[in-house]
Amino acid sequence: MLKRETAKLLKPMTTSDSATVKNSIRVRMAPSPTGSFHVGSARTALFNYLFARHVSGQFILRVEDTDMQRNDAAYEQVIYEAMEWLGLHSDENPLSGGPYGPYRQSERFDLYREYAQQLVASGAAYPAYETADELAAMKAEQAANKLPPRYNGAHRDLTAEQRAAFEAAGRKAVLRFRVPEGEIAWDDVVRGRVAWQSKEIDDFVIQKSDTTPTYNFACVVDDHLMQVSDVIRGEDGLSNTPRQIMLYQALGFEVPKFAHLPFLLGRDRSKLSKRHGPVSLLDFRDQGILPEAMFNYLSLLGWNPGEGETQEIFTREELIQRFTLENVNKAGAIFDVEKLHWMNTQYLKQMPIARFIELARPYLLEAVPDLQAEDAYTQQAINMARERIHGIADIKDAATYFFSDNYTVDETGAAKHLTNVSKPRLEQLRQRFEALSEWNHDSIENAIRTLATDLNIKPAELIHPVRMAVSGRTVGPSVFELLAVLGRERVLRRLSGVGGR
RNA sequence: GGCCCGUUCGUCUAGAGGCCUAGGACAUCAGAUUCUCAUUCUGAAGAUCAGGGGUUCGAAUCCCCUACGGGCUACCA
Repeated sequence: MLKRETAKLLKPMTTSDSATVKNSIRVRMAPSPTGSFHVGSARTALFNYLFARHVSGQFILRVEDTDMQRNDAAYEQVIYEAMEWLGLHSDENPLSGGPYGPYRQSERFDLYREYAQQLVASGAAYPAYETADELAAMKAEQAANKLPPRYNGAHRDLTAEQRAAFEAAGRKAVLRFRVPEGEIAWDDVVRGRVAWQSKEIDDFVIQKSDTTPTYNFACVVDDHLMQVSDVIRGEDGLSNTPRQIMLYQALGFEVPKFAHLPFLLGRDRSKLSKRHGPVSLLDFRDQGILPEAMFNYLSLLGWNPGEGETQEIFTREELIQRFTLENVNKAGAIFDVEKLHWMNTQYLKQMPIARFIELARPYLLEAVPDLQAEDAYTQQAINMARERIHGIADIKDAATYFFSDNYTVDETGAAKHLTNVSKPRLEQLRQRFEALSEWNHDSIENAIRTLATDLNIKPAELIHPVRMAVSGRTVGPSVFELLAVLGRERVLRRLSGVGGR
């Protein structure tokens, strides 16, 4: 209901109106460097990016590395590499900095301690001295009695003397948030109104015993300090939201807008994970998926332009122009590699040949060390070869024979097409090619068809052996075009070589 | 277990009470073109809108219940 009204209210907004909100919209992507960069994270980052660019706001990258156990500096690089590859440029981040830095949580510990102390001072938070064992025992007992596992609030109202006693005994305290009674509700931009009873939530930890913050706490402090206006994140953030809202309120911060994105799912409809196959963004790059194809594909998972639009291929600019949170779906979407591949080929086919060669170069270089990218021959050859590949990595196999005589030969195909019957015919064809005054598609076709007529055989009986002889394979471009592009010299040489096989 | 979120062709989705005999795309199948493969084009099949109850003259669309799926329930993020 509210969603609809919001959409209507936003519609009549003029350019000058949106210029007014400019700069006040700030969103952030906050990954933690604990491994590879998941496509699900990429999709979340993408929606943040699209939203920010659409409203001319700021897109921030913040690294959430508060878990000293699991973090690794090398993983932070993975984040940058992945974001860079997808073309998700952030306005503020740990590397280039910005007005609200630092952008790495491990460099902001003092800040969190300060705010945590503020909550203790106001009575909104308190130290709790239970040991891990005591907590475990408490949970076990609750489980035995079929009660929900929840902190029982034992240290909620310790006296100063009791606290001093624990301290004297050498116990370290965590800081727990004193959850107030009542209902917490918000209007989620993608889900509508979501409400929670605070009695469902126990007094959660905001500062660990080593004085570092927990996720929920650091997140709130940072989002506020970094002036984040719209929190766009995965739906696993849904159940954290009431905790965070209580924190915003206790701290006296303004509560941002929340938008919870549906998950990316695996084939079995559970949250997409390694079990489902490669899920790291960079894995797809390594498989030859183009960043623009991934960008396009991901944008359509859980979002669509609406209004009956049937277009599927969009440029980055079109996506930025059309993206709105109102059109984000609520239900999770299965990550379907088949469609990704289809989209990839769309981009592969229509991209400028120069760019294609640039992307293909690393694969080609393995077989063709002296590749000349600007060469007209190279461009023609690659252009022809790319017609039938599905991933850029396939180009090596599909194009090597254009440049080198040292290509792999399909032996099964050779046995079939290069026989004692066809070899003499190929020699005759070679002679006719040699005698041709012009070397082009039509003259070649004419020569082949004429010879076929003279020999009283079907053209196909020449065509297949020729392709085999000059490319080493049974499939590929039209033979006439293929020969024309390869050039007479190369063709004659390879036809001569056939006799020796 | 408790709480929260979700449910339209196999998959991604359109759908904002009558335009829905539910539209598009991927995948599938068939045909056309053809020297192969790929492309391209044409066509087919595929969803009683999770199920049940309401509200309404009329429901995929609004309400309720059920089922199923997912998430959260850490001194992880």
